[in-house]
Amino acid sequence: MSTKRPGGASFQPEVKRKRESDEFEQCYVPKFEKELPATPKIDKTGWARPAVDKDLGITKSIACQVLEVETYHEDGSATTYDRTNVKLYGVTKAGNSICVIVTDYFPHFYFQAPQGFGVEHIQTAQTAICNMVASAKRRGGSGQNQLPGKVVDNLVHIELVRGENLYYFRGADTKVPFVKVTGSTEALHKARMELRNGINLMGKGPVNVGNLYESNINDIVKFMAKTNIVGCGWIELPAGKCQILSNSEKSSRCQIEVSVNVKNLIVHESEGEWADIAPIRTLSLDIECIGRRGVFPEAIKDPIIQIANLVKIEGETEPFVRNCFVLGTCAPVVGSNIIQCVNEKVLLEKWAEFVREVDPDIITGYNILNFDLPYILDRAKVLSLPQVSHLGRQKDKGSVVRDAAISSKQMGSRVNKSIDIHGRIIFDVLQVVLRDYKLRSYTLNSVSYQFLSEQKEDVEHNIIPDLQRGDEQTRRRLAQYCLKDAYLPLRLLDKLMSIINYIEMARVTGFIMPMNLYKSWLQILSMMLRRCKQNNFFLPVIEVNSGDGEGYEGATVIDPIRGFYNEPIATLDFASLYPSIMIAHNLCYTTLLKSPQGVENEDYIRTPSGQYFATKSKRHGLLPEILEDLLVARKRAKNFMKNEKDEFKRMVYNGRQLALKISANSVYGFTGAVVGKLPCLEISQSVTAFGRKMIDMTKSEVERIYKKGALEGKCPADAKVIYGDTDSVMVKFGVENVAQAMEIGLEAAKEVSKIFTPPIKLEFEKVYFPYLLINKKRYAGLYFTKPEVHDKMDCKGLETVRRDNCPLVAKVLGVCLEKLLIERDQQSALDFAKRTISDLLCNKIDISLLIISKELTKSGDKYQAKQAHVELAARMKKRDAGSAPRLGDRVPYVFVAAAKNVPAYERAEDPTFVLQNNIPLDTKHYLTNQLAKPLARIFEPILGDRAEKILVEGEHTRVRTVVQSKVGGLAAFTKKSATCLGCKSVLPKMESENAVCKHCEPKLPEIYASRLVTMHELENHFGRLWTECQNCAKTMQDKVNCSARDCPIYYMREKVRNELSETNTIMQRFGDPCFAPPTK
DNA sequence: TAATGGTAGGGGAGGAAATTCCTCCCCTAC
DNA sequence: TAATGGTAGGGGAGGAAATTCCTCCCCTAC
Repeated sequence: MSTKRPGGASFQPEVKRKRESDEFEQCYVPKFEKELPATPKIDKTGWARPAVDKDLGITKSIACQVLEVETYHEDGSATTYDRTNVKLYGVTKAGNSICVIVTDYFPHFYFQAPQGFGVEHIQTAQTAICNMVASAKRRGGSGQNQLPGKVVDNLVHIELVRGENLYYFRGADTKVPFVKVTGSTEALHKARMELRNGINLMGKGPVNVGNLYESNINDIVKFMAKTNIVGCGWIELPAGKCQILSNSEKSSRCQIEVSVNVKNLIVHESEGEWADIAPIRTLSLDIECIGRRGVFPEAIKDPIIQIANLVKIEGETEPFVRNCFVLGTCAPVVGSNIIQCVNEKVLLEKWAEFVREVDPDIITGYNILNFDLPYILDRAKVLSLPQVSHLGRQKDKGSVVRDAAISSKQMGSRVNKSIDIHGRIIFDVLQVVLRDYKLRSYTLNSVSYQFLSEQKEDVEHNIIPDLQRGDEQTRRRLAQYCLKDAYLPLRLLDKLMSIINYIEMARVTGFIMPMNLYKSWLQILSMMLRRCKQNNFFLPVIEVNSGDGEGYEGATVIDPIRGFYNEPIATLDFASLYPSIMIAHNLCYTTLLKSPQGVENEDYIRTPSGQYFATKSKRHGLLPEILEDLLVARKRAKNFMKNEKDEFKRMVYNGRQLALKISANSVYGFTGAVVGKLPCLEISQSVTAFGRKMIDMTKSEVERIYKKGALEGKCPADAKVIYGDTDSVMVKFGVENVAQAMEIGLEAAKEVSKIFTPPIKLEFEKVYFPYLLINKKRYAGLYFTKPEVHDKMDCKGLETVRRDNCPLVAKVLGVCLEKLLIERDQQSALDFAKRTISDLLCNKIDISLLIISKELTKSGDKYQAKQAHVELAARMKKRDAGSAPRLGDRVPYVFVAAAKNVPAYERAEDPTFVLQNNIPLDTKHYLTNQLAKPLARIFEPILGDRAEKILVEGEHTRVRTVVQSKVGGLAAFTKKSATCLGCKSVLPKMESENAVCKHCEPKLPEIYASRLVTMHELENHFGRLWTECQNCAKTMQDKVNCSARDCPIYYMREKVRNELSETNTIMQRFGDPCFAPPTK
């Protein structure tokens, strides 16, 4: 390693020097007034949407797919009253954008009619509530001290309806009178507050109306359930029954704006013709900004220099608009339209005009939600360009950025931005990937590699200023990166089928494509509400009693009989366990009994956890109905999948059936969520209790029936359940081959299913052979679904599938398992493990394999215990706050060498920083703390207790390259003296410039030659890596600027570059031949 | 406060607590 | 500065080191 680098102290001043030059760099953005005109030339081909058919709405009905829904308040006047209106944004079949204003819809809530309340009291009650709300409104003091009488009289309306509280069964038909209160959202909110104090409903003094129903449900969900509109579904406005607004009347920028009475809306089921998808326009964008050196760009100071845009129509393969707005001159890019702008103001204004003209339905990109869009809007504010924030379809409303802290147990915590671009959906690919896939890294580069097997050139923000200040060619390169960064998100959406999958999900659950992907519970609520509407059940407002709530008991995990099974192990599973329990036992809010009434098993059942539910003959529960529908839909999707020949479409159906399964499973989660809208622990407890009982029964039943000699002697030994978790049991039948295991497995599934209530069904799914059972929730095995050949190697819970270790561990473990399970060669597995350990100790393992990453799950001060990734994130924040990991990000780190007893959290370091400063890694730590235990665990069933010893202390660990930290400790004070390149003896001070000592002088040519060979090898290696990177970046002439943190080649390239420059300094000690140092 | 599927469970790291080991010192036997 | 018998060995005190136990944290299985 380097002998020239004096160590830690040296790079500190360097950083400081950079900071001092900030002032200069910040000011220096080249000007282009001489080269470019004030208004850029723009080719607008293809921007506009198709022209609108003039007959629409007059003689032809208008059909459109609803993509976005928003509600807004409209103040009343002397002639009209307050209302909450709804706007639907969508696209017609012809590809026209449309805004539908739905009139005469009013949100509502209910309360149970008090004793003696009848039709005759409606007028009194209405007046009472209206007055109450009116005075609350006046108190609110929004300048509305004088409310027109028309407004006051119509603040709320009241009617009597019959219905029932969703919770509890009180008899077969117990619909009772409820008071339905409708009005604007604002009025309802005030009414709700006032009703708490009681009200003079019947003219006989204040009455307490008790619990309110549905007053806490999202307006949009309520509206859609009421009108039966589903997200991304089609609606039709009959000709003559809607009113087309002229351009001057329009409030929106949509091509068509139409107002329609809620009664005249026709809603279509998403089937047949109406299962289609309209020509939706998707805009993908990416911006580049010029930053100061070493600091992440900040919108307050650093200008935007480029915005790349691609526009695509859903269903088509290639974008029809590709352009890039650039600041300054820029050489043309083939296939793309470069728009050269004289300054940033022009760039932003022209870009905003472009967005309004292209009128996209969906805006996508990578991390646009938290970076690109807020940056643009912030810049617009800094430069005072109000027009730039008008990106949405509302003429009078600009877009505003807000911070939205979100947290859920499922997704973790995160601080996101929230942006309203009225009428357009922000569909950030990063958010989609974060939600749907568990990855080690979520950089665009790593995600593209994962799904598209394609890398991109990752330009560090440090290099951008140089490119911008160069000439039109360097700016062209920048434009190319920028375009690529806008293109990849589109490709990802295509590949992952995200848009189509989300559309399907919206159609299944009824809720619009979730703007906020975290709120998946709204989808279940939407399904519930719809079903309740049909049956006149009302959802009560549940008070959330936070915190101290006790949990409930979950599923059983059978104690595993650990070991390596070199025989087939059959697996029996319950299909959709929790949903089928709810269906089978009719578990629902509406069937829950407070106390048992009638005859057990006929009128009610008692669940193993001691709750009572009415039987199906008394009332069919809503949850079971919803679940049955979902399961039927899933079966259908699975059938499509089976019959589909096209590999890709099969994946879509697979995705759909998985989505349906997830929906079905989350119904159970919904009932167990105490901080939710509709918690019902009685249901969730009963479900898990049934589950526990069933898995116990399955275990004993299998072991009882399949004794030695059963099935006409087909069973060679007593069956033994060796493990099981929640809904599955692993059975050892003692048979010899997979086919036999399958035969008995199938038979057993059929036989044991008989003891359960349909649709609960035990299924035979797969055979593991061999099977390595390490612990609860941790096992591996070869997965057979057909007798001949295995489908795959299945690993559960092992380090190979976990993201909190380094890739080296996953890789070595994976290979060893393959050798053990597939090749069944223990020796070769052991040899491989030893070889890797030896490589690791000799420092031959690439740093990219040693990067560990963990998620920052809470904000820094909330951590009680010290954690490596948390401490590192704090340190990185001090270096450059802009690029440091934030809440919810994964923090990558490596362990660097340090003195003994330094805790791990002080040794964790940013891999890029390590590479740039050439800090040695602590390979021993990787061996003892990362590799040793996992390897020992898989070898232990085979080698016994000595496994760990063999691995960690064997002969292969003798040779190691000892590296010393050059950063801290004593190393800063020691000076390494030069050694002879031949015999490594220390050279006397005066000879330290020489290559060799006096002894070796005769051998000088020989030594020189061998060094030269090493150097050539390094040069060749570097050359190959360089070419690789050029291929990836698709530039043959230019310098590679890539610094992709997830790309192994980048790390290799940097490492070789370092080695090369070291070798080079050594070569210089030989004297005459001089090599130019490699350029960085 | 406000927010918003569930519980079970392995395993690593940090740190407190309990335990073991080592050294020093005092005292007594002889 | 002035000074005075020795060695072997038990056992307590103090403190370092190793070990155990508990909690926090992350991530996964279902």
